[in-house]
Amino acid sequence: MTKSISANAFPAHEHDHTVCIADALDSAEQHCVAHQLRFTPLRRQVLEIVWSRHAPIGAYEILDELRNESRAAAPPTVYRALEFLVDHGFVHKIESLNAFVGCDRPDSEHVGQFLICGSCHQVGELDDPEIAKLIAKKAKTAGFDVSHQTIEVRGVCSTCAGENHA
Amino acid sequence: MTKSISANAFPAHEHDHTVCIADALDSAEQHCVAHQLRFTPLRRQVLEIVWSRHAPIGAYEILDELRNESRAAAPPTVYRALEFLVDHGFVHKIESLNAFVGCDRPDSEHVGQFLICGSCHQVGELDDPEIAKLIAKKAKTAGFDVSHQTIEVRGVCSTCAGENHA
DNA sequence: TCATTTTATGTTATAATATTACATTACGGA
DNA sequence: TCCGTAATGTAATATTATAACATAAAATGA
Repeated sequence: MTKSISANAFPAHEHDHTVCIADALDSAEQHCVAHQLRFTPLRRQVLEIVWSRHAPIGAYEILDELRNESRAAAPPTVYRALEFLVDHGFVHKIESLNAFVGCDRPDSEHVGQFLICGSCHQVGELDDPEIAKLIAKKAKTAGFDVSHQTIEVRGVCSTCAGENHA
Repeated sequence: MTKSISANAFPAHEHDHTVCIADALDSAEQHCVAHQLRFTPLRRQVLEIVWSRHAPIGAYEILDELRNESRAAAPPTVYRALEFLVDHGFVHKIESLNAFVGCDRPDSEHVGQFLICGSCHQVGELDDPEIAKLIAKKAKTAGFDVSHQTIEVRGVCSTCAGENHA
């Protein structure tokens, strides 16, 4: 009951999150080795901070956390690390929140389709190819050639909905 | 060849935009009368500025424009007007750009599905119910109850694609 | 190995976006 | 006309992001 969060799209509130973090860091490291990317200590540290929860974290929260971990840092430090992490799919930016979440499948080409719970603030990824295809198809009908999709869905996750009924 | 932009999703580069503006203001006014909303001079003025083009405009650009039109204004003036306009569907916020575009169908309940051309920077609205339904359905399968969808698609519009080939 | 080039990070300053808090004005209903 | 509410004015500040330039660390190639 620890992993396979992606199969459920939304993270279970109760799970061994240390496993998520470890997996994400491992997966990023492997990807970097395979693609000759430099997974520097700073980048690893920022990725670990992003993965500290399944909810989006702001750049300045990351900055504070870096400083807590006694690394001298300024905004560009964080934004540059985030740029690298986003570019290579280790992290997604949630545009509607100006914040960042970890992604555990850097290899797969996918548009981020995010489910954002307004109650627990956790974020799950849908990554459904049917949705992406339908959007691309409809856009094409309008003569529009799609290069990137931003899909962010607000609502309430099943766990939170359950709690409200109780 | 002036109106029915919505039928095409994307605004034609050549069209009589004064008609778009007039229609949008009329439509907003009617909606406000029908719903007992106060379409104040400030709100009208901000809506008109937003509608000055089919591309998103930032809050501070609106602010500058207000000042050009010799109205004393500060950021809250703009953000409050925008809040009203967004709340009632006269304007949408493009989250990935932190900017605002006019919407010409305030009555219809719809999620904004935006096509953002990276070349001319114009924005069209798709508003396809199939897409919205598919997303809601897929989310529901993941136990997620959707309240709002943010869909912003980057790419190139047909006019700009045509120009690049020429 | 060492010089060269490129990439990453440090540092300072500032730009761009957005909100809080409180004062004042205008409007709508009793 | 008075009162309560909604809208706007105003000042200060919070939050998010980038520009510009200096330094350090790593990769490349003689």
